[in-house]
Amino acid sequence: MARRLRADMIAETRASLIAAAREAFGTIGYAAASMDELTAAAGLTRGALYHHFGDKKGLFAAVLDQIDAEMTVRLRAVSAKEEDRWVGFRNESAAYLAMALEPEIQRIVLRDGPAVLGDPWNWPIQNDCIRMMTQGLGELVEDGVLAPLDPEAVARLVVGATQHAAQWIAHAPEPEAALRAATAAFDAMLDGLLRKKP
Amino acid sequence: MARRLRADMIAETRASLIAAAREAFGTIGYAAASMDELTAAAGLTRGALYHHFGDKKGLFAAVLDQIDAEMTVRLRAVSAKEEDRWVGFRNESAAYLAMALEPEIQRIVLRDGPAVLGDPWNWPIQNDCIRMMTQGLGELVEDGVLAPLDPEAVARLVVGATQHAAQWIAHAPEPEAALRAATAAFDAMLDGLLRKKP
DNA sequence: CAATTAACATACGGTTCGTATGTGAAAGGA
DNA sequence: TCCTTTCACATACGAACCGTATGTTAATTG
Repeated sequence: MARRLRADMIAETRASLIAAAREAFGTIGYAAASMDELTAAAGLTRGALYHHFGDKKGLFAAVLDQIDAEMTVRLRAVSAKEEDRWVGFRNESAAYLAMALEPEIQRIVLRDGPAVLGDPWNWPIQNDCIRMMTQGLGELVEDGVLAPLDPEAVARLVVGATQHAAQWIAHAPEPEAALRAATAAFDAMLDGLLRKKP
Repeated sequence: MARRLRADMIAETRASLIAAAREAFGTIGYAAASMDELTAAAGLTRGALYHHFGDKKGLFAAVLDQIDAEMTVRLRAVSAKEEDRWVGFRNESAAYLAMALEPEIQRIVLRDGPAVLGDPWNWPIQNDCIRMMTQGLGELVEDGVLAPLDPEAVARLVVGATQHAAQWIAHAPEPEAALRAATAAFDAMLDGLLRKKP
């Protein structure tokens, strides 16, 4: 019992720090976030931070890990709901685009992430999403729905196009119009992947 | 005469600072680059830096501006060489991919740029390339080669896919195989943009 | 030739990060 | 129950870096 309490306290402090960091990183950004203010907002000091996460980048990685896990869950829910794999893939891409429009994800995952943690293209994190998409694409290729292309290459291109388009949309003078235009163009590009062109 | 000499000296110091900064930013990155070491490497002090560029971000912006201008020139050379607009666009995209594979461009333009300067999607810089591509795509739509899509949306998607794929390729275990796979998938996606599917 | 401007150097303060050390409470055995 | 050990976290300290404020020297202008 007491053992559980001890472990719970630790988990709670970790969660508090991650929550405070997520708030700060998601709003003012990584560079402008002060560790003193961060920890004070969580009712702690920098000692707890360096004990649990090693350094500022370690805390950032923990935040990014949490966000990525949430994204994976959300994407999985979208693709699991659909029977047709091709439709499921399209829904998944649309969901990815919608998530990439969220300010917190833009700032932490898309903008600061690569600069702070280095090449995100070999993190275990961030690859959850891509691995899932790659797997789905591989099945579509095997089923003959898609042309015989490398699934991971397609996934990378789709994710890149989606991320970039999302940031354009978010900062466009008329976001709704930009979203419609991007979606139309995106659908056209996806059609190019099909084995039999409609 | 003396007036020319004076102006030349100023231009030379600016160029020295930009060159030293470009070297540092392109290798160790923006965050790890010390202004003291930067300016010392150029045979100057931080005083010159803050006089000419205001702050660290100002210097970074100057470096990025220089790189972007070079990229624009290189892209223009590629697209001007080709008569057929659709082929020209494909060559342009391939050239963009090739440039995005260069370490200096990856680090400064793709990785640190957005984190330091904020949303690059409204810089005058970086939009030189996109505006050029948008213009070419608009002509292709008018000519009926492409489906009636928003040219800028297509450009954003293409650039995003290219940038992301380039970073994947650069860090893949077998870059050459990844490049082939990405190129094949990219070509397929571009085919989806055509009015009459082949 | 004198006065002014401006390009750069020097000096300083404030902030922030990471580490090294200290402390108090929980965990586990006798 | 009590003592010892461990560890989660706080406190204290040093170093680096950025930006500004001030000084200096050389070129420009009337």
